[in-house]
Amino acid sequence: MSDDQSPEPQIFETLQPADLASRVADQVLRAIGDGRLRPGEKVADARLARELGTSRAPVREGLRLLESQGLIVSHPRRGFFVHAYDADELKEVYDLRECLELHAAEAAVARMTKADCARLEAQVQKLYDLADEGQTQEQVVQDFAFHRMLCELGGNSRILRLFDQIAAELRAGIALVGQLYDDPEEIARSHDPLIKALRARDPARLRAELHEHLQDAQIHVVQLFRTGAFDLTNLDKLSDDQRNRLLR
Amino acid sequence: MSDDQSPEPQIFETLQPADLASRVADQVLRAIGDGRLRPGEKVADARLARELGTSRAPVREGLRLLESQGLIVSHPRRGFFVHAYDADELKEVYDLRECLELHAAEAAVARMTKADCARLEAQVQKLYDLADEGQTQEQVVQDFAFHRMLCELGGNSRILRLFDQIAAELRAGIALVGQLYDDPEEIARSHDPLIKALRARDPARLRAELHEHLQDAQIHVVQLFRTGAFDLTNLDKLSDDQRNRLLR
DNA sequence: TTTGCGTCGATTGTCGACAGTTGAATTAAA
DNA sequence: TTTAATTCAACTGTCGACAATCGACGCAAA
Repeated sequence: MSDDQSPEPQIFETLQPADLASRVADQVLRAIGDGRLRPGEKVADARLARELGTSRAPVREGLRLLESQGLIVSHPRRGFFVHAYDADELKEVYDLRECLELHAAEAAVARMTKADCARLEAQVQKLYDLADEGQTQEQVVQDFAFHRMLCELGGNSRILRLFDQIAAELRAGIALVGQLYDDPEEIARSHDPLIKALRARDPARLRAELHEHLQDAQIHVVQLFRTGAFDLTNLDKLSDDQRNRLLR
Repeated sequence: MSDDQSPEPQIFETLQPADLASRVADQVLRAIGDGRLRPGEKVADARLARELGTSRAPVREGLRLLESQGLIVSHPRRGFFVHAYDADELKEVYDLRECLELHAAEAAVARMTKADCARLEAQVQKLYDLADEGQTQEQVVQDFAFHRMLCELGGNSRILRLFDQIAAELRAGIALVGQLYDDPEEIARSHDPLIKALRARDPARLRAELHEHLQDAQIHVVQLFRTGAFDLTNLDKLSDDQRNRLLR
């Protein structure tokens, strides 16, 4: 029994023999994330296969991967579609996100090192800098990154994965309206109470502050959504060429 | 604009034009749930297709559906496998479950009606009855059902769906060792504090009690797992009747 | 006995094909 | 002008096929 020796250090990373299916999923994810594919839009596997230069089988498998994540919906005999939220659903997703993030953050307080805390502070500083520079689009990205760090420090990889999934879903809508936030500096500032609670290593306080922080975001976004900024489902309100770009 | 009248009552359920892929996913899910497919076991799509009498395409699509839920793992060029937990991962899943359930339960306290509360109490009574009758297997099922009711009353369908997914994952291991619990009545009894907190409609108290309740379960299960009761990959180590009870 | 190298059957990833549907355009009827 | 049939191209779900790959086996060399 000489096989539980030292866990020999890895020299090379295991290289990823990525199959087409997951690469397709990746592409579609990206397309949804940056708005090339809009909520509710049809994703014809045949067409996608043509564009990607593959056969339909791996495309369909890739879409199935996204389907059980909720990003893609399939109506049998009708095809695949980018999932389109209504306001209630959006609220549920935000609620879920909050649930996960509060839990992770609480754990993070207990686990993080001084260095971790400093990284979080630096990230918030970045939000201020981007606000100064007027880079609102990038600020949204870095805002997400801050919250992702929190989840990561929580130490539950499963929760982190879910957060990433949700982030991808929300990005589909949010990134598009990055410029709709009126006051980027206010965004940055709203992270200060979180930092304070983190510094104090006070889980209950962090929980409370984060709850408020996320609640604000949810209300803001859901409200925007309700005003129709997001509502891509009733296309009649759009101009013709807008509609045409949306549907195929 | 006469089209937002009363939301005409549905008479027939929309019948499901189930495609093969999702039916395959269903079958595999069930097979994992009741132990016909064991953690770590290979799921060859060709073989599965042969058994189900279909071609490989829908089988592979179905497996992809389960893959992003974490139930199935695919190693490119090597095939699909039923995901096998190690103890750490199991702990993460339990942690996630707790996170979701605490959140849902808190919301449930605020939303539930008297009747809902009564249903929950009845469900716990069922646990007592099953303990008396020695129906430990069924007790595990009804135990899950109780916790699912909580999640359902929370009102977030997204969270409920996640709970169901996790339940399916855990059932793969847990249901099998139902009879390994030493004291079924103790199981039933452990739900009493929850009922009390629910009756009192005290979210904080419910949260605390539920936390403890789930923590106990987690510790119990993870411990069992560590002793090897779950490690179905090396069944050889178990006695014959243990094995038989496990694999039905 | 261990280590390394072909061989070979089984399995995987991907492809192209085909029948059955769908939804949009088109035509005919009211 | 509205409503109902008809037509048709495009797409979907599923299938069988094929080359590439894997891993188990056996055999030879150390």
